[in-house]
Amino acid sequence: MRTLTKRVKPRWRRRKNARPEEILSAALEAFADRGFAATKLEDVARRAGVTKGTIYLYFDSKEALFKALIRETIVPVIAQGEALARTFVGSARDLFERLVREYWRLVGETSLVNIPKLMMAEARNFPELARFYYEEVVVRGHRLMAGVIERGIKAGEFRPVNVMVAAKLAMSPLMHAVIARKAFAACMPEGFDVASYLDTHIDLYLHGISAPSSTSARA
Amino acid sequence: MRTLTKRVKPRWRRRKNARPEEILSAALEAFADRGFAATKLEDVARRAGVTKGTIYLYFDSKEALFKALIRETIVPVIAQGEALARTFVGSARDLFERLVREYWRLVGETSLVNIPKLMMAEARNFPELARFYYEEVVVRGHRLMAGVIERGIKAGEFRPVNVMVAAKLAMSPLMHAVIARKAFAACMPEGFDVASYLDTHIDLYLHGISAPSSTSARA
Amino acid sequence: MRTLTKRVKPRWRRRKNARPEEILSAALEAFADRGFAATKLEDVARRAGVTKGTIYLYFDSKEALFKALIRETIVPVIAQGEALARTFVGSARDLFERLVREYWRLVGETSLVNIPKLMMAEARNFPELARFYYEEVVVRGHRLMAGVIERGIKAGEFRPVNVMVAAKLAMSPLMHAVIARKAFAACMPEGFDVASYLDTHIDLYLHGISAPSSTSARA
Amino acid sequence: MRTLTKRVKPRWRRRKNARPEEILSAALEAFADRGFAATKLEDVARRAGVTKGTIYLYFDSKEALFKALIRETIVPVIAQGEALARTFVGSARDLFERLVREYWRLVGETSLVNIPKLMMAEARNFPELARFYYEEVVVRGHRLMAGVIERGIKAGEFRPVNVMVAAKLAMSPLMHAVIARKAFAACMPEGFDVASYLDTHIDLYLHGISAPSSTSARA
DNA sequence: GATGAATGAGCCTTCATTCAT
DNA sequence: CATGAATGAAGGCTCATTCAT
Repeated sequence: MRTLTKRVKPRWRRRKNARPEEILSAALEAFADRGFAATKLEDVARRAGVTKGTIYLYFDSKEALFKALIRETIVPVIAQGEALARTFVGSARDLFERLVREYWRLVGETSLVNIPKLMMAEARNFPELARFYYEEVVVRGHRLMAGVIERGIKAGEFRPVNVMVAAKLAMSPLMHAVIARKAFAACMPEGFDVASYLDTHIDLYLHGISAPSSTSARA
Repeated sequence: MRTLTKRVKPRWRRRKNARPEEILSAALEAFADRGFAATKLEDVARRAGVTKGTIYLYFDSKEALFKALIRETIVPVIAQGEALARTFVGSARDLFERLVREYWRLVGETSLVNIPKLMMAEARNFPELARFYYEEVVVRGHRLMAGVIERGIKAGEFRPVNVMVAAKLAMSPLMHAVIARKAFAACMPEGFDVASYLDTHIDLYLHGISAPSSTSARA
Repeated sequence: MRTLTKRVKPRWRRRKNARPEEILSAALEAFADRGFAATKLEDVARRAGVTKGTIYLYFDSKEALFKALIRETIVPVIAQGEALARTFVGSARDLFERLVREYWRLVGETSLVNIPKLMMAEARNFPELARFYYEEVVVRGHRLMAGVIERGIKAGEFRPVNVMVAAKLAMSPLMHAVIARKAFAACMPEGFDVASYLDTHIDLYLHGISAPSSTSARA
Repeated sequence: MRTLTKRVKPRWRRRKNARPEEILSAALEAFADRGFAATKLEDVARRAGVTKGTIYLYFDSKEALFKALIRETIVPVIAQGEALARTFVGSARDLFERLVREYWRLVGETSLVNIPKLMMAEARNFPELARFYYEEVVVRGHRLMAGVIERGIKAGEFRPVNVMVAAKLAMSPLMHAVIARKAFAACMPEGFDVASYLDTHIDLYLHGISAPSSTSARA
């Protein structure tokens, strides 16, 4: 193949518009694998198919790259969840299930899965970024879930509980699974049975929060 | 020499005084704050009140220090939990509550709290250590909790559920709280309301898993 | 093509437009400000209103640009001084004054003022260039001034002195003023009183070199 | 020699007290040779007989090293000149000659000779340092010389002149010689005839400034 | 001819590790 | 035992240079 052209492997191809995304994506993988400090920009560059210098055309520093990564990749997911809750028609219990599964679909099964782990690990090294993430992701996520629970309580579906705490408890198994599954992937040859995990969480949680009179969760 | 003891090659050379423990303790703080790669041995040394060189009298390398830290500090906690479960007399529900609260007391409120976070963050960089931790801490912890749940099911207290998954779900809110609380401490001026969190988890979880006929959890 | 001209390999490729001159001019400013090594071609390009790549259309390298700069810009000044001396009619004393003032007008008050400073600073890094500059500028300049002094001695205007040394001493206050004024411009809010400096130099020097019988310099 | 010891070339020798001076001295040579930006710390280190890392035990950065170099090495010379002038007994003319020769002995013939050249070249890159140097070296130097001239005028030895300007003119041939001699050393196989240069400067200058009635300078 | 995205060698700087004291 | 001066490999970042457009 390529018999008519002598030229092979041009040193580079002009990709100005696509570059930042490619680099961010590579950075996400690399940082998630090794953490911020242990990641070499050389690694990021290689994964992105460019050289070290190119990264500096788009980001001021390793730190700036990290910050851009967090800021630009995760917020949209929250917004999507909020939109879903706003437009959802149905019981709180169904919305709860929907949100849980959606979170897994959008975060747990995409490369975004790495962001929470990364943020937890590096929060102390990037205080302002941690604050941003906490406000724009964590708190918004909890508020979103709290809204659902409140809806359920008002509708008589759910028992009265401390809604913010209950919201955290609804999310924390997801968060933790996301993190642990990545961290210990190599230690679980059997894999992580996501389906059972989600099903059981939804089942136990809805059973736990349902008002006594309410029909049993998951018919 | 050393004719009477079978122990050879201790993980670190013991001295009469407490140096190694002081260093491990300092290392735990430092690593937890910044992560493994971003922590300077100088920091560890300063926190321990010694100089960099001294660390090398007791540990072969930064990596060895990290490994010793994980290995030496966390396993005893699991053993303690196992002992508690073995000797506990009472309902599965009470044992569940007891274990949850004990975990928080022994891990969540001591400096051990940092180990899980640290291990999650560094698992990919220390595969053998991750395997050790996963087997000796994670799996044992899950098995411990699974035993409790099985006990409850057998006793008719709990609904029949996938016990290993249910065990993970019992622990994950604790794990996540431990990690997130540390990571975002600076972002939560109001603090983290541990009491509500634990109470609500226990309440929801026991409600969720209790067999229909069983009396409601927490009178 | 090019059959009628013997010249091959011009120092830089000429175009109809003024690009090369603009670049040289920008380079002079930039190099003078920060020195050769500390100057970025990006700076030169910006000052010249082009992009980095364009510079390479006219100059082979940063070094070639620097060399062209020195070679192209300073030699003409010397030639002008030599011409002046050749055609001057009048006393050696008047010619001396004329040359001093002319040097200041042509070098001290134009952007050429930067060349000597630059050359001094970079001589060790560009030995061949230094040799060229030394021969074509320094030595020629000294010879020019030495001729004037010799003329004065022969005419009985000046005392017999070591003419080459005296020539250096005639120039050195000018050279030094040119360099120091640039370097410490920001430190002299009062400015540098050129008029007094030149007047006093001429006065002292002519007083110093005049033959005893000669009428006092500067009536 | 050294037949009884197997050990050769210890990796290093503890020199804490001597190190900073050794490094400064090496830095002076290196910077003087190539300028600040073109000098590699590796060079400085090699000249000082240490490795790159060692420099950072004593200086925060390349820039800090440069600043320390200027600040710590040149000021004492000025102070020495001032002391000389204060205690000198004799004519202004003799003091002038003494100061000129002393300057050459202390600066022109030691490694300090490089400082003025270096400072001129880098002044624009280190504005605060340039200010410091200008105030503490240049201005103080001029004031010192101005005092001598004033003394001569008051004593009737010298003609009335603008003393500050005359002071600059007294120094500038020295400054320039110091700089040019270094820069063009390789271009002057014949060398630079310091003796003639100084003698002639003193002769011309004193002739130039002497009051008419005063006996001719340099019998 | 001009552009500017991309390259990659090179340098400053850091820090785990060593070892003379 | 403990120290801390010194090391040197490694990595972030810069910038002269190239070349597809």
